[in-house]
Amino acid sequence: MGRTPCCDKNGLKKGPWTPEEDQKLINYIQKHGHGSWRTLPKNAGLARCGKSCRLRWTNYLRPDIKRGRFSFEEEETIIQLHSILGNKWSAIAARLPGRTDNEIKNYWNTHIRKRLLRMGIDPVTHSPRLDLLDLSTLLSNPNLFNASQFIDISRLLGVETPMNSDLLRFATNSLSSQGEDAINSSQIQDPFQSFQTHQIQEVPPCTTSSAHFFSDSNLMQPNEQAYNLWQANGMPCNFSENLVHATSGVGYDNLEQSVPQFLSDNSNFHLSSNQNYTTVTSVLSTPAGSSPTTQLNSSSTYINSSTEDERDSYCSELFKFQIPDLLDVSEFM
DNA sequence: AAGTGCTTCAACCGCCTGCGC
DNA sequence: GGCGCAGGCGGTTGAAGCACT
Repeated sequence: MGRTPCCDKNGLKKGPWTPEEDQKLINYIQKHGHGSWRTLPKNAGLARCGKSCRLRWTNYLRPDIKRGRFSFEEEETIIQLHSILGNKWSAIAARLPGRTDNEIKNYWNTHIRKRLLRMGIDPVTHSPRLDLLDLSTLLSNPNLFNASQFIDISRLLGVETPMNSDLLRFATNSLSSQGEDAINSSQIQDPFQSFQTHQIQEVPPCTTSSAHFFSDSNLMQPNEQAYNLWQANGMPCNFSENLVHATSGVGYDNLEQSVPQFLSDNSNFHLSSNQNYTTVTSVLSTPAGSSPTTQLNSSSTYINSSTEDERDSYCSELFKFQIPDLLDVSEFM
């Protein structure tokens, strides 16, 4: 049996607050503090329930509330925090001085969410959803396709990460454009520049999803410290647990066979919650001098590299992107 | 000018959690 | 441990304003 609403009593007013009611509430709290919200309305001479008073105060009348349009930095922060925290609006609001959870929630639902959808980014998972992508947006803004691929890199690596700050900048710049012209690339640092020389073939959407990254263990080195920090914070980072150590002595054919074998043998293989997108992804070593790597099992992202150096360079870049700008998430855990 | 549809956001609702008894 | 209360949270609603025809 549900509890009786606190304001479910005759004579208690609902609906929009009048300036007189606001003034009564402000005067009372400035004089006495809010104390018990349940007893406050009576003491303040208001025909409202305590909940309504608390909401009005915390969301509107509080003196430290910031009004007006959200800044670029605030939008960036909201997107980044949302990618970690989801719809924990109060936790997000705690990182944005002067903004209330209600305001952030409204702003997300009315602005950011819609624009992410137009960009083909799932606002829940922060991963690309090509089925959501508005074609006209894509055509007027070709960089967005690269953006989708870039976000996918994190997904493909099997990590539910916040987006890289460059991407966030890219995304929020797009958001700020209000759907007008294509992004002016001269104003935005292109986070995909390092990928431009490599070929990445997009994988058609599929019904199941998972993502993993295989490479030489030494490619872990550049970000080991960051990786350890992520592990310490309890963030998902599954790729290392399932890493295939493909040494340079392993031949192309052997590698090709080892991946499906590994996948079928490993019951702990990561399955992300991301529906309708890429399945298994692998980036495998190619011994020096061998043919270009088009090494992967079915429904994978194909990455070609003609030399070992090129492949290692590419993989190193992937790992750089795998660890996003670190954010202290421990306080939310 | 009137009608219609869309967007925004303040406010409400119901559920959950923590705490005291 | 069970109960009731208060506060807090996230989802949802609906009135007001705006844009378009």
